[in-house]
Amino acid sequence: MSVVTRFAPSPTGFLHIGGARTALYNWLYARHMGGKYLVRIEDTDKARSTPEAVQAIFDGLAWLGLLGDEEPVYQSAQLERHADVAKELVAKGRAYYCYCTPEELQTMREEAKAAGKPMRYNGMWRDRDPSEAPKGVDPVVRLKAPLEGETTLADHIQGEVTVQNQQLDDFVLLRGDGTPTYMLSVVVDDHDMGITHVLRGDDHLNNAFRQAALYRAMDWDVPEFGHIPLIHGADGGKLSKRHGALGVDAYRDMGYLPEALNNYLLRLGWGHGDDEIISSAQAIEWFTLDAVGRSPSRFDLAKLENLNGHYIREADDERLANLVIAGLGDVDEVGRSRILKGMDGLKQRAKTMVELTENAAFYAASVPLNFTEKAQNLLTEEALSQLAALTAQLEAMTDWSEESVEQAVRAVAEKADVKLGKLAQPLRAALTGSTVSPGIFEVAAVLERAETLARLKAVCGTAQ
RNA sequence: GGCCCCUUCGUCUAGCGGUCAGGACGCGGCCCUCUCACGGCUGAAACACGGGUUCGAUUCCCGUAGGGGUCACCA
Repeated sequence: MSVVTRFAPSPTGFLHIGGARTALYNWLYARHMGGKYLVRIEDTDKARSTPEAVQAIFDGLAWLGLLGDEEPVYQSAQLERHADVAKELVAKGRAYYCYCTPEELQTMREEAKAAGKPMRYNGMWRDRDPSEAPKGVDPVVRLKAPLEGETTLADHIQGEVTVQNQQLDDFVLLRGDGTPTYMLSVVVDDHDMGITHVLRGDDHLNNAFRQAALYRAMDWDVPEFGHIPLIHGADGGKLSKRHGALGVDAYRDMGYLPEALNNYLLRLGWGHGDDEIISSAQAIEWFTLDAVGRSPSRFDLAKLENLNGHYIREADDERLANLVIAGLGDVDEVGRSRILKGMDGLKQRAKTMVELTENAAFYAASVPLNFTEKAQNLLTEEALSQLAALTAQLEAMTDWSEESVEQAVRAVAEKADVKLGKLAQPLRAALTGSTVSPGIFEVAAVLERAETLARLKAVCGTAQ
């Protein structure tokens, strides 16, 4: 039987970073096994799910390249089907109506807690005749869960996990208003969608046992499970806003490339020998569930950043230039072409797209430039007189290239008997407004003769 | 609290009875160098603790401690 996996987020406003990893693992596993990967939106909680939130999930998945292989399934569209399953179970005597009031349940819980016992529904309606039902109470449907024995699940990530059936109570399938609970919906949908492998966060590990009981009550095959340990914040606690960001959209805004985030997420909780930089194709070939770690991992922004720098360096210049130009806003034709031409030098020194965009801005600027304080400090009287000499030298040149500019600069430095750096730094300040930039001869070549001279004259002029 | 899961450098991890415990990020030093990066070399840095099993435990078993998850008519 061919593998079918699914990613089933509930729309809470954005694609959670942990959810993104779950989606990635589901996607990779399906690809590795030559199976299918589906997406289902768990939108049964109407209060919390909005069209915008659903769209945000799709945007995030699309950005990472993790949309499903088929049209997404909306859980809310299957409500009747879910309810029918519950009724079928009642008809078969495997589920029953429970007329307990919320108050009764509340005291039940309190008593259990006071007695130090597990807080479970006590099954008081399990075998009671419906004729005893009180009036005016809308009953819920509960599953007749096994009372004794134990359930063992061979989890693909956690290994064999066994739970005593006494721990599992008769959980609610259908609410008093006739709507299905999550527990019912997931099982029915996973079955109907033909899901063979349920890979999800290990916060669902306990649920898996309840769900297994439901599958059995319906005489359905229980799918394979794989529960992935959660991602924690840098301090080991629960991942929260304090650690930076929860939504993948925030990482996009901070200037991370999707391939970098995917690579980072892949390695967070999964390993393949000493490999760190792993392409998508390679990941598909290597990804197996038994290599997924069983302990929770911490999110480390520094490592993501390093990876991002790598992928920026690898990225296509035109793609990068377009992103930079979009980030800059108003850029004219000349600026655009300079940014594209200078991209190779630019991308060597940026860790995020935000940084790359900032560093590229000087190519799109025009005189007079804005100078950083350090750059301004470099433009001393002495430096300016040397720049003036350089300007004369450059003006006399007929051939303009990175090499010819370098020759000229070196010649001027030699003549003035100063080290190259002594002249190159002021030149950098004059051409870029900063003390940090790509190689300065490259910058001059990209800027071309007229703009280079204009920027040089602009600073020499201010000194006079 | 009950139940379940986890524990190798600060972080992500390799290891699957015998290794100088490896790699990556980050951090320090050196080199390269027109700045900053990149790159190269190099240094510091880990088997939570206590019992077993074994000729031998990071590795297998049991405890302890610590961390996490879960106990709804939420998903």
